[in-house]
Amino acid sequence: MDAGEALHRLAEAMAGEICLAENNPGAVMRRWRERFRFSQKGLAKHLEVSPSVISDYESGRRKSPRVETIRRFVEGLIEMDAARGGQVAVALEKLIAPEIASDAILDSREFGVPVPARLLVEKLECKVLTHPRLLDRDIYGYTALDSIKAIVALTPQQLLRLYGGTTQRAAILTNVSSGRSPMVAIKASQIGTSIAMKPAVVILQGVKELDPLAVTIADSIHLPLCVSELESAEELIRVVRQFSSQM
Amino acid sequence: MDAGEALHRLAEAMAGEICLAENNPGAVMRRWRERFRFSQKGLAKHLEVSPSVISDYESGRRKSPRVETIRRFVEGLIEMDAARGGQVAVALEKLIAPEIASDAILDSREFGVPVPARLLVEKLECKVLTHPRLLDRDIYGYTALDSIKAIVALTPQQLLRLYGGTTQRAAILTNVSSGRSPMVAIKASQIGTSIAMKPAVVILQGVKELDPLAVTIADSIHLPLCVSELESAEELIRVVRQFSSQM
DNA sequence: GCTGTATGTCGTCAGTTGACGAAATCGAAG
DNA sequence: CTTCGATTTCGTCAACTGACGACATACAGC
Repeated sequence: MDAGEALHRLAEAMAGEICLAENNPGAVMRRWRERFRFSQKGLAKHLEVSPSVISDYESGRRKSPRVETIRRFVEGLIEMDAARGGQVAVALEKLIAPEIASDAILDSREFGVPVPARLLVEKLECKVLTHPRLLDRDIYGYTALDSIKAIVALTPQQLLRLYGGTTQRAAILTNVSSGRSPMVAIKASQIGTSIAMKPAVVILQGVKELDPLAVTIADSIHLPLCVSELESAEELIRVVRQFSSQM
Repeated sequence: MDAGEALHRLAEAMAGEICLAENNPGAVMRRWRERFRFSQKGLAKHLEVSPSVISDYESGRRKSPRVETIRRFVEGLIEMDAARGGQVAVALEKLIAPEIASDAILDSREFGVPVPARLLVEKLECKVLTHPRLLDRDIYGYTALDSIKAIVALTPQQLLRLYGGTTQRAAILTNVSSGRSPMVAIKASQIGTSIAMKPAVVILQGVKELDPLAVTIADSIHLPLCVSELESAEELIRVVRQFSSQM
């Protein structure tokens, strides 16, 4: 499950590199095949095509393969590697950074100008639970996440990077149940860093029953915690987009 | 330049996701266009095609677009965004993790079984400069980097992750001039972490004039430092591959 | 209701890719 | 030098994409 996620990201990184290759996807395809140390023949057999097909791609006779082709090529390499123990993929996974599962990101934008956090908070019809005075600070953008998808799809490290990497921005979390786990993650991301890396404000949406611990944590790390009263995530996104367009 | 690097990685992440989409690249293309908040019409104008073309892709009439198409699509979005200030791309760059410039990776593999580091070191005809006794420890794989490409193409953070993230593995660095900067990077990656995250052994190749500081650092962090006497990076790769096949 | 604007649907045709297999080439091991 | 495997080159044809434009929907605001 988790291993599958990492492999999937490796596959995406490979495919992305092939697609964006200057004007020669074939050269990049070749590099990957050789890195996995398979012969054209071996790969061709696995893909159930003739070896000349692989050669035609790599030599550039087909200047612009279809994504279906790229996909089979990339997955073929990973499958064959897995069949012999996954020695190459496992080693590469460590080097290809995990991309954050992009479908957990609902919206994300820079304003371009500093905006008092209070404006956004009011626009989203929020109740402010902690540190209201800190809402006078400026923010420069926002990141809206589907917190369910984020929790399911992301590794703990990614979660930390996500929550901790958004200084001077608003973190907007939808589909929140109790608000506990996001606050724990943010708190955890502070450990070991001298400078506080945390969002300027956290806005929760869809809260059913707020966990008191979430409030306690927010209070202790001097983080304004707000709960939006907007009903749906969709509506929230609509409003925040409208807001950012006016900036 | 550096901003361009980040944008390029964002583009690769987008392209990779589109390519690997279950069986519907169009749906992912749409998600990205909407995330950038452009209309089909606006994007079509920028790409100098008719709007129906965009619709045909997104609706899936073209089940498997060519990489050329994906590339223009992705780069078009990023260009248009840049023209209005780059508000979306800048925000997304922070969330899409940097992929390590993959052409800096020469080779990387897991053995599958523990192997005493000494075996590898001997196979590569190395002089051992520090902590020879630690070569009795087992390693589980190796990562070979072109250190010039790595330094040029990678961000400091990536470098740290690369050197620091390879515990219980051998780090093989080719095209080394003095050996100083890699050792500095490894030393730096230790700061702030309680557990020592470092390669089990560092093997340098192509050293012209070894910097004494490199030896001092290796000595101080209890890291076996070796210099291979193999002439070329290519030969080294060949030997290490042969070695790993026998494991 | 009316009027845009944004998007979806579809027939069409030129141009490319997907794939094969046969023949040529290259390289390392005998 | 011979042999064997891996790779390259190339002609061919079916299948598909690239792109257009005309037309149909859908949905906002007046």
